[in-house]
Amino acid sequence: MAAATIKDVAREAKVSVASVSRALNGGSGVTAATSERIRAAADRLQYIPHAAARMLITRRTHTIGALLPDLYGEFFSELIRGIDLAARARGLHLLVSSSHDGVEEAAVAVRSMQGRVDGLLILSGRVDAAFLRANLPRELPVVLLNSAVKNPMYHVLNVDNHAGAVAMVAHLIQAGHARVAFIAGPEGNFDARQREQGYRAAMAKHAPKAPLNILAGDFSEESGYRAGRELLAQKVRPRAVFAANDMMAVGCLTALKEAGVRVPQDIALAGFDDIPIARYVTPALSTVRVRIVDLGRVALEHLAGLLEGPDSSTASAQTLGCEIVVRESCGASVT
Amino acid sequence: MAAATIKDVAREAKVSVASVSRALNGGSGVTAATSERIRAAADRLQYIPHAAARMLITRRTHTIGALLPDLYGEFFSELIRGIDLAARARGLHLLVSSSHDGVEEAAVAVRSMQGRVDGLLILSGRVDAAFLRANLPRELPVVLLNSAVKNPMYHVLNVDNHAGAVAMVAHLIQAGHARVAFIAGPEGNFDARQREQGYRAAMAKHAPKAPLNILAGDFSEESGYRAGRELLAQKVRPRAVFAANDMMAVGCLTALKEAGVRVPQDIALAGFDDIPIARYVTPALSTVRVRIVDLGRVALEHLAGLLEGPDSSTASAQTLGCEIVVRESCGASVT
DNA sequence: CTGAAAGCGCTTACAG
DNA sequence: CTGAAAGCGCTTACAG
Repeated sequence: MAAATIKDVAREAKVSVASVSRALNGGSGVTAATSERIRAAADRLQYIPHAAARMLITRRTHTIGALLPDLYGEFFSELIRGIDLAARARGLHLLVSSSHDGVEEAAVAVRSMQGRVDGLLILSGRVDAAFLRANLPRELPVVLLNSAVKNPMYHVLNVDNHAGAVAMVAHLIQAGHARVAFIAGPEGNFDARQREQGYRAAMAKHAPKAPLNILAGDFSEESGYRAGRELLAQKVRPRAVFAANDMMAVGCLTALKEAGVRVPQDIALAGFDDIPIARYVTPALSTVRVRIVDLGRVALEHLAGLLEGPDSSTASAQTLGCEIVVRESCGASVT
Repeated sequence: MAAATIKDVAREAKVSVASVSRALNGGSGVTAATSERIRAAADRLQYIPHAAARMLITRRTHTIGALLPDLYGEFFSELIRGIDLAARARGLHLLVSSSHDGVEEAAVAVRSMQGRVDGLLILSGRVDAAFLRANLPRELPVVLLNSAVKNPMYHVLNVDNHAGAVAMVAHLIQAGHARVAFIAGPEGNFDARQREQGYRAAMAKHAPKAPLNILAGDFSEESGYRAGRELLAQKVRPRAVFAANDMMAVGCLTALKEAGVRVPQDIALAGFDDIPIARYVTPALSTVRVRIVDLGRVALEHLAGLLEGPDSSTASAQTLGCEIVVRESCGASVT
């Protein structure tokens, strides 16, 4: 037997479909008795309102879409977890489209979500204001994560990479390692750029006389290894190395160990992200932790707010703090 | 201006809405010229068919739902990636609901997906045949992942934990370590049970005289550490330890190292899963790798097949192989 | 090939 | 409080 519709419930409860609708939504405008009868009938028939019909008439899907790039394992799952938990708490469904690298792919994905979602969460280095204008109706609420977009038209939620980097570099310097080298991330990467700026700012402030020492990297373990080799070849070796992410720090660590350089005695080392591996390498890696679950949660909550009241017409740019995690690799006391 | 509807396109192209519909879907039953005119009009108006209206009339959502428990980082992201890629390739959307632990939570999630999805992918230790019967219409195609459900009513796709465990234990024994101990996973866990059975089978076959040596564990690093301590206290120590997952192997490794036991010289060690950490501990951990992306991909493809042809009324039970990854911790030559 | 019309299952003014 | 009716945007027999 096919699924019960509102008509079946109406017949069963001997009322009109209008009353069924009213009783089952909110319940105002129906006597308690009628409402009770209707509910009973609905239960008996195992009635579940047809989602599509409801979307069509109410223009609400109760679904939010998440557009994500091809992401690193832990980051991805934590982010989704945060979004998912917050969405569930608000009765929203989550439509996911991940592993997008090209801009064209992202455009297709975004367009195909049209009409299926009430709002969009977008994390993508490729998505800028022009992209949004071209591919999305202006009315659709959007929250951008970790985005360089500065246009006040759009809501943005960023991780405070800058402050995290500043804090870590300051920590290294205060531990007595003035000559801090930095292993940079990929060219155009937004996070990478902010972390580098944090390094520069902290050096300027806390060790103005020490030379800047920036090595190229691309977030891969191998590029960290190469940077480590380069460091070893420098006439004056740094006292500490801060890598723009953990994987590069791990690669660098391998290079240092191979060369017999002791970490942290000879060179202190720190990364960024606090991936699970960080605590399992020897020595355990100091790093900057981003509460990714919170990033997802806050982003969803912001978006949900936009769905409720479109009044907040003026877009906001929020920032989420990060914290330093001190382990053995930077020579300070272990936590 | 509000989004264009099929009516707007019809007016613009000076045809009926029926023709617009035909031209835009498949295009049969319209002359090439008309079709062209309609397409042009649709483009001009940036027409995107309303998803909900289409779902309502076609009874197809082109969306599949994924119900997942609270999962370990890497596993979760790889699984979603596999599902997502395969879904996109087939033009299907992906509705995700994760982080469910309780059975009641899962029931709510599954019911709320009703009418929003054409089929369901379910990974959950808690979901059995009774659950499905109670919470899902019989017509809804479902594929169960890593499930103990044996009911021929349901389609199941499992990782071949048994074969993986057998292969690893056989490898350890053939490397000369007849006395292999096993650190078990949580009581009711399906994967854990199969891995244990694999250990038992391989021991019976390849080292029938060696004693079985099974220690309790719960998949946590700490339980692996405890098991390691227990092993060290045994009068006759094993020559090799096979942990039911990598995290326990890592915990066990810590215990062995603390006690000055050399791995692999004194005791060889192996895990299961090939989590990223496995290759970063010292010595690098031998393990059994599951191609999780494939698990997701195959599951989605199976489900998609069910959506096309409901003819395959007889449910299938597929199995996905895994492979041994030999690293330093088991004393064989390094790969 | 093309169009008028019915209908998918719901919600919501509008009367009573 | 309750019901009859219109309408959300689409697809699909049914005629022509």
